[in-house]
Amino acid sequence: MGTAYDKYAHEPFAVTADLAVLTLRDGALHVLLVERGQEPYKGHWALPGGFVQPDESAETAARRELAEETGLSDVSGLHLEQLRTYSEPDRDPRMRVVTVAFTALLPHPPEPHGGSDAAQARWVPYDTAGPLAFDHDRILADAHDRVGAKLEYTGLATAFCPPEFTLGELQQVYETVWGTALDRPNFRRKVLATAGFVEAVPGAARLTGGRGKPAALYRAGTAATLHPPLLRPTPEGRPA
Amino acid sequence: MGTAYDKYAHEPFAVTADLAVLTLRDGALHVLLVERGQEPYKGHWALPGGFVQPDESAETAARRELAEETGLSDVSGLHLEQLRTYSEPDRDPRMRVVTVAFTALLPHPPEPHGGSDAAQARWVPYDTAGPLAFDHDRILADAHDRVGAKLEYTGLATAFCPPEFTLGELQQVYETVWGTALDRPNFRRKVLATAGFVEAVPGAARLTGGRGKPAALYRAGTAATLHPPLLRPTPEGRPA
DNA sequence: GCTTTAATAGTCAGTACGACTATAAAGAGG
DNA sequence: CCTCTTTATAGTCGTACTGACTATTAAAGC
Repeated sequence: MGTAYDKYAHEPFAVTADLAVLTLRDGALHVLLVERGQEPYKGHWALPGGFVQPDESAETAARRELAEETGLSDVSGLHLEQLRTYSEPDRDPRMRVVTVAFTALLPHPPEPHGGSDAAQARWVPYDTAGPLAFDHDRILADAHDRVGAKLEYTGLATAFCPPEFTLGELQQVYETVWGTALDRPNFRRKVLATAGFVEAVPGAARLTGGRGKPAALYRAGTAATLHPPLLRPTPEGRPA
Repeated sequence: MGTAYDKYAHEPFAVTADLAVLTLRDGALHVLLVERGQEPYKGHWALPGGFVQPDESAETAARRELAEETGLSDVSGLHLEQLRTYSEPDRDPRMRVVTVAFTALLPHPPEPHGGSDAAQARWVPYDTAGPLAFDHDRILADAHDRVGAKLEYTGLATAFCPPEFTLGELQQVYETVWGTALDRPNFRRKVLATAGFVEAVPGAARLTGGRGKPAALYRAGTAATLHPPLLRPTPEGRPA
């Protein structure tokens, strides 16, 4: 709104909130998809989402959708972040729909459930997720890019982990999202050297159950950004 | 759009594109503001922007607005980037308006101009820019945060510079946006050590005119991200 | 010419990093 | 119960990067 704000008439738009809900299952990145029950794209898979209601912000609508689609009772602690808005005039064949896309990160994926509607919802490995309805392939790819980038300079990786986790689990998050293997001792050293990234759980609590030496437990730290950042190994045309 | 997409009726929204147009003038960060000519917030300053038209994406509308508001004939090479979308139900007292906010960076600020409408447009120092109409204070602050953060790990700073620039000018960008002084030899060393950030202009071209030793000229490089990044000195609770 | 100003070169010690090697503590299988 | 396998954790070493400096160069302004 500015000068032109008052100049042109405005056309009504429909506004939706779409979600790229990501999680780790069996060491692979998965995304929550729903099967569309109606035209257009009937029978195709799509990102969950829905219309923003008159009394809601897009964020509120996204959190409501997240609760509905995952079937989780408490969705308040989950990481939900606005990704970007997609507004190409022809992105929905029916009418003018602008969608505000969000990225949500889940620690434990709830089992596939019926969903709140007739359409079924399902966890799908990220690599086999396309092609999706509308421009959802692009939204999903953007979400993946964003998450991968934010792992470098924020503590976002802990959003994929339960409240208490081992450094091995944290490393798995990086390896899975980036698709690269990391050296374990070096990863450990960098994480512990970064102030505010993780903090040790006071009692000498240790997670056992698996094989090998039990690992120490950590909690997410309070730092918003990582200093120094945890850069991925040679992302693009990096020298050496 | 997903399951709930077809479940609820949708309410019509108005969609606008608002712009935080930033530039450097006299070593200070400035933002382009317009004075509102009508209610609500008549007489208040606001970010330029306007309704997205039926055949436009938000990006297209933003670029159109940018051309209109700055009066620049060629706005195609300028940096324009989606910031985020603001959709609180009560953010506009008249009706339900969702705005897609953009950040634009200008090298040479064009002089204040009449603007395309009755309202006047003006460059205002960032520090004295508030309070603005609607939620524009928040949008502007978010834009500043985003630009400051992106200076660290992208070559965005060159968007504030003319096609050919000196390292001194580039350093000014960092110092102005971050509000901190940087050591000149160290800045120079880091910039030149970062592959793809800047490239020297072939001919031993040098910019003179000011005082002191003439500086070598550089052009923006091709790297999308900076490796290693150019971190700001002690941004928050950084150890040491 | 001498001073001022800004660009550029170089130094040095502390830190971070990648690539390894080594040790410790658990479970699995005989 | 002993050994192998698995995973966590500790430590080493040489290179690269960083921040804090000092030094030199080349122009403009008295």
